[in-house]
Amino acid sequence: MELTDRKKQILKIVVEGYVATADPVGSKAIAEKMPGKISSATIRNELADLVEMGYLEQPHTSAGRIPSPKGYRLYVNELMEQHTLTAEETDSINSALTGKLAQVDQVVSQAGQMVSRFMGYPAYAIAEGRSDVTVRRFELIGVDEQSFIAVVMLSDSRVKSQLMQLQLSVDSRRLPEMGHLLNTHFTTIPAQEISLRLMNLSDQVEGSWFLLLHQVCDYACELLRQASGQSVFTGGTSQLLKFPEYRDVDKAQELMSFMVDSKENLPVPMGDSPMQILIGPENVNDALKESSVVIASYDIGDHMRGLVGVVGPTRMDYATVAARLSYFAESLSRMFGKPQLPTKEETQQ
Amino acid sequence: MELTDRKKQILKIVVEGYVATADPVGSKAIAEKMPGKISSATIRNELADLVEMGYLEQPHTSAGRIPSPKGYRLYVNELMEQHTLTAEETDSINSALTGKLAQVDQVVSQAGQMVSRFMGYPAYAIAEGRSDVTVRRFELIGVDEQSFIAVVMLSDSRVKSQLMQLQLSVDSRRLPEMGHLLNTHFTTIPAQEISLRLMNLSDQVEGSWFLLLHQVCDYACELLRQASGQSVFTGGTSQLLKFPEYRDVDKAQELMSFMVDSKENLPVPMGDSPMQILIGPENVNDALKESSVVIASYDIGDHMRGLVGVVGPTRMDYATVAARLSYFAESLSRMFGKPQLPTKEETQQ
DNA sequence: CTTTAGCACTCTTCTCTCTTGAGTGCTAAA
DNA sequence: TTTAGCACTCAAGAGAGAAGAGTGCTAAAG
Repeated sequence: MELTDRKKQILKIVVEGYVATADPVGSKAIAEKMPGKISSATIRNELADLVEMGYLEQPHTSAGRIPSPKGYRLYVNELMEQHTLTAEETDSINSALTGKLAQVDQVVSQAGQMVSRFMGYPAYAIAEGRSDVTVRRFELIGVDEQSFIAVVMLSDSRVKSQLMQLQLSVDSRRLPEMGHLLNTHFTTIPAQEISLRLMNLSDQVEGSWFLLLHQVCDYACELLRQASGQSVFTGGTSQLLKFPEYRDVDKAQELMSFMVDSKENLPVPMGDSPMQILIGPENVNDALKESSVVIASYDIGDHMRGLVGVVGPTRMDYATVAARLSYFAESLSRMFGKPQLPTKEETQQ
Repeated sequence: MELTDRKKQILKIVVEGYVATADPVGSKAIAEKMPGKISSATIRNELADLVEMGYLEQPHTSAGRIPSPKGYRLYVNELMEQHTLTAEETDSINSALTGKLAQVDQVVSQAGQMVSRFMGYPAYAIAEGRSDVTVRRFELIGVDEQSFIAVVMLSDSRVKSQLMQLQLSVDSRRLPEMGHLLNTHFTTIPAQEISLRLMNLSDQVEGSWFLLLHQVCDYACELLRQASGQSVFTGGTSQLLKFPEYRDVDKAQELMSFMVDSKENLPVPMGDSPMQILIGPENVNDALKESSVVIASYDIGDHMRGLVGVVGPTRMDYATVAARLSYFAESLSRMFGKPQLPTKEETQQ
C-alpha cells in the first residue's frame, strides 16, 4: 500500500492533535482540520489504511487513533516542521546560562535542572569521562607548620586544590623541592603509573616527606579517577507527574527511580549526530520502552563532549523540545567549546 | 478528663499500628495487643475519650481511629521507645560516609541523597552560610604567558582555585608581586570592602595588571558570596510516591515541587536542640502542613553548623527515623566537627 | 463505678448493571 | 473514489445492592 501525501498529512494531524490533548483523535476532528472539504468517511478509510500499515493504533474499537512509535518516527523524520524559537525562549535560556558560566563542572551539574525547567520535561546531563586525563602540574603552598595546600592542574585544564595536614611537623621551606619532585616524576602519566612510581620512591625519600608525597598522589589519583568516570545529573523528575501517561503512580515511580538510581543507564547518543531522538521501544532500556528521549551533545574544552537529554512520554512535543534542546546545546558549545587554554598554534600567531 | 496510663498505652498501639499499615486501627485489634484481657468494648470507651481529648481522629463513623497531630506529638514526646540501631544500620551509614569523606562541600551536597537512601524517605541537607567568611590568603601560579592559576584560601579553611586567562601578555615574573599585593590589601576583609579597595588601587597599578587584580578579586567576591548564602540539597523526592498518602498525584507533586523548587523554605531547626521533629500543622509552610519533618544538625569546622532533614507523611516511623538521623548527624559531626586547622592553643601544647 | 456482651446502625468499598456518547466499520449510492 | 447513512462497539460514569469492618449504645455483671 502506498503512503500518499494525504495519508501523511492525516498522520501529521493525528500526531499533533494527540500531542496537544492526550486524547485519541477521531475522523471528524481530522476532517475539520484538513484543507479542502473531505468527509469524515473518507478520512476513516485512510485511517484504516494507516492502522494497517502500522503508523497508527486504536486503543479500542470505538476510540479515535493514536500514533504508534512507527508513526512518531515518520513524523519526526519527515513531517515535523522546524520549530523556530521565540525571542522569549532564547532569552530565558541565555540569561540562565550567562549567570552560571563560572565553571565547567558546575554547569554540567546544573544543566540537568536547567534543561528540565526550560523544556517542561525531566532531563539529564552527562559529562563523559576521559581516561587519558593526566596531571599537568603540581604546586604546593605552605600554610603553617602543620598544613599546606596542594594545587593540581589537570591536562583538561581544570584546576583542583585541597588543604592538607602534615602528620609530622616538617620544615615547610622544603615544600618547593617536593613540588619539583612531584612535577618531574608524576605528571603526564596515568593514575596506575603514579602509584607505581610512588612505591619506587619510598626508599629515596625520608619518611615524613614520603607521607606528604603519598597524600598528594592519593589526591591526584582520586581526581584522575573522577575525571575518567562519567558523571550524570538528573533534574526535574517530578515534572513527570504532570503528564497523564504517568498518573499511574507505579509507572511514574518506575521511571523516576530509574532516572535517579540508575542514572548511568540513561541513553547516550550513538554516532556523531548532534541531536538524536529515541522513541518508545527504540530505547534499549526496559524502563524507557514507553517513553521517549531527546539527546543533544555539546563540546567541552578541546576534544570532550557533554550531553543533555530530555525524557518524557512518547507523546512528546518533539518539534519544540528538539529546537530548544539543540539551541541549549549550541549555547553550551559556544561557551565551553573553545579550548580554555590557547593552543600552541594560536599562541604562535 | 484524665489521661490515664491505659489511655496512653492505647494511643501508643494506635500510633504504631497506623504507622505500620496506614489503615485505621479498630478496637478489636487493640484489645488483642493489650496486656491482660480487656474487651474491645472497654477499648471503645477509651477510644471515645481519646477522640474527645483530641489525640485521635476517626476518618468516618464506622472506621477505626487514626492519630491526630496532637496524638503524634504526645507519642513523640512521651510514648516513643528509643530505637536502637542494628549493626546493619550503623554499618551501612558508616561505609557510605567513609567513602566520600574527601571534601566538606561534597558531603553536604550528597548528604540529602544519602540520608534519603538510608531513611527511605525524601530528605534534604542544608549548609548554613556565614557572612563573616573572608579571604585568608591568595596565591598566584603562573602557567604560561597567557594564563595563571588563582588559589584562594578562605577563613573557613576551604581552598578554591581557578584557571584564569590574561587579557594581555604580561611578564609572569611579576606574578608573586601581584600575589603579595593581594595578600596585603585584600585579605581578612568582607566582600564589599574588596570592591572598594580595588577601586582605590586603579590609579596605582598599571592597566593590564589591574585587570588581573580585578579578575582575581571578582573570583574572591564570588566565593565569599557563595559562602554567605546557604545551600540546600534535596534527594530521593521520588520516594514520596511509595506512601499511600501521596498516591494522589496532585498532592505528591505539590510536595515534590516544593522540595525541589522552594528548597530554601524547608524548615531549619529553632533553638539549639540537636534534633527536632515537626508534625503536620506544626510546620509553618503550607506545603508541609500534612507532612512531618525530622531535622538533625551537625557541626562543620569550627563554629559552623549543617543540618539534615527527612520529610514524610505524618504517619512516619518517628522512632526509627530519629535514631538513624541522629546517628547520621553525629557521624558527620565526628568527621567534620573538629576544626580542620589546629587552633593556636592546640599548636602551642 | 467500671467492665463486658449484645445488637442495631453507619459508612466505605466492591461489584454488577445500565446508560450515554463518541467513534467506528460497512454498505450502497453518487 | 468519495460520501451519506446506520448499526455496532466500547469506555466511562451513574446507581443500586451486598459485604464487611467497626462503632455507639444499652443493659447486665463484677
